[in-house]
Amino acid sequence: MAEVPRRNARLSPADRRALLEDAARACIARGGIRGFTVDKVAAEAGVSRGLITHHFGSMDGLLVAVYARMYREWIAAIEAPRPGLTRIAALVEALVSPEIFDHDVLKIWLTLWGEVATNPVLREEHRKLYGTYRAAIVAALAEAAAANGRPIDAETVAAAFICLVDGFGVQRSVEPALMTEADARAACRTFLRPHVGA
Amino acid sequence: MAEVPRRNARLSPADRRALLEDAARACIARGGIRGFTVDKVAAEAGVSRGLITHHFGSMDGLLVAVYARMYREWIAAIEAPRPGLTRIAALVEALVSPEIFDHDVLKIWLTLWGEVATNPVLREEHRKLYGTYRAAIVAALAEAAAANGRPIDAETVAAAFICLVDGFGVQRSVEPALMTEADARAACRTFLRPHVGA
DNA sequence: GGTGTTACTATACGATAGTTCAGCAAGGAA
DNA sequence: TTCCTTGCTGAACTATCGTATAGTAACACC
Repeated sequence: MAEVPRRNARLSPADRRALLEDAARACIARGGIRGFTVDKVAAEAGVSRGLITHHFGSMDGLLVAVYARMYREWIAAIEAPRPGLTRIAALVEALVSPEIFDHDVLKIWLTLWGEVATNPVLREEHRKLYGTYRAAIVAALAEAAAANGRPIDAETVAAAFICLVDGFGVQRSVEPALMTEADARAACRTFLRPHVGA
Repeated sequence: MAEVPRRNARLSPADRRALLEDAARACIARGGIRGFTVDKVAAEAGVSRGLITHHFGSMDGLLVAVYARMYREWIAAIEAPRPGLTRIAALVEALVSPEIFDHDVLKIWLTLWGEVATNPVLREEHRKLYGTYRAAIVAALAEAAAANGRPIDAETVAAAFICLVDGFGVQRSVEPALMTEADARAACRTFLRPHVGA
């Protein structure tokens, strides 16, 4: 009954990288940045410790990859067209969708932002991606305001709106029951109404 | 020229604890939660490693003490009366004051919230303190609305307002230049006007 | 001025961190 | 089948983690 340590099948680099990124996300969701260690991630992924360095060069490399992929998924979600909804309404729905407004996703997001404030490599990656995110929101706001004939400073409104949405994430990361999807949706609409009309 | 390792003078437990808490804050501001280690904090405070355990029992104990003190300072700041300002105006000024709207303070805050989402000991402490913070904001909002004869759901408005303010902190932690004191003040006022009047 | 309390130092300890690297083996190419 | 590339393993390595604890010395008290 000797347990034969069945070796992992060989995967393409892209597949293995995605698998390791998923494992890293699970570890961060479970234990924050202190849960992001070589041992934990390798165990979660079911691979040997050396494989992380092999694919990402270092743990920092993996962290950057996780951050970049999450951000890209985020932007894809808020830019996805939703039939029957205006662009601004679609934006709000995306932000409270199960894909984004998920407890684990937001915990990871909070953890990574904490690292961005400290880790120069991650901050550089952040700078590149944040502009895209912000631009998408500015565009949606400008379009909605124009449709309702309201002149607004879309940049300024977007900055405040992003803060509001970030705050949802912080609250929900810590105490999910106090910030439900319905709460967030209502708060978004109440915030936006004076600026871009009903 | 033998360097005599001059021993530290004895301090009262209260003084020494405060000194260690300050050192911990400096370390967290510099390196996030990964900067919060026995060696770094002891070196920053200029004391031996053992002293942390002696005064706080464990590193977790020190972290909770840091969190609790920051929260209490925070609440004291927003509850401090400011002559010539209404209570709600004083609240906004407190939130953008150098005492609270400081880059390092907000970096520490962001880091600690990330830990609260993960660390049960810290979360318990958070639960006790967050209620006080929220209540102070609800009271200020209700007072302002009543003064202007506007019926509002102060709880709901406070929840959204807290999110907005949290978002300022997140943004400023990561990119201080994109969220100045003036930006935050203006965003607060724009947010509050529809609810509690000019 | 002796005595007791305790703030404080310093070292030891086992656990765990991230990285390196020699070697194994899977699977496509010839 | 044989060879070769390379995905992958696993142990070794040094550094650093948090905690425990024995020993030292400063200060209050009688």
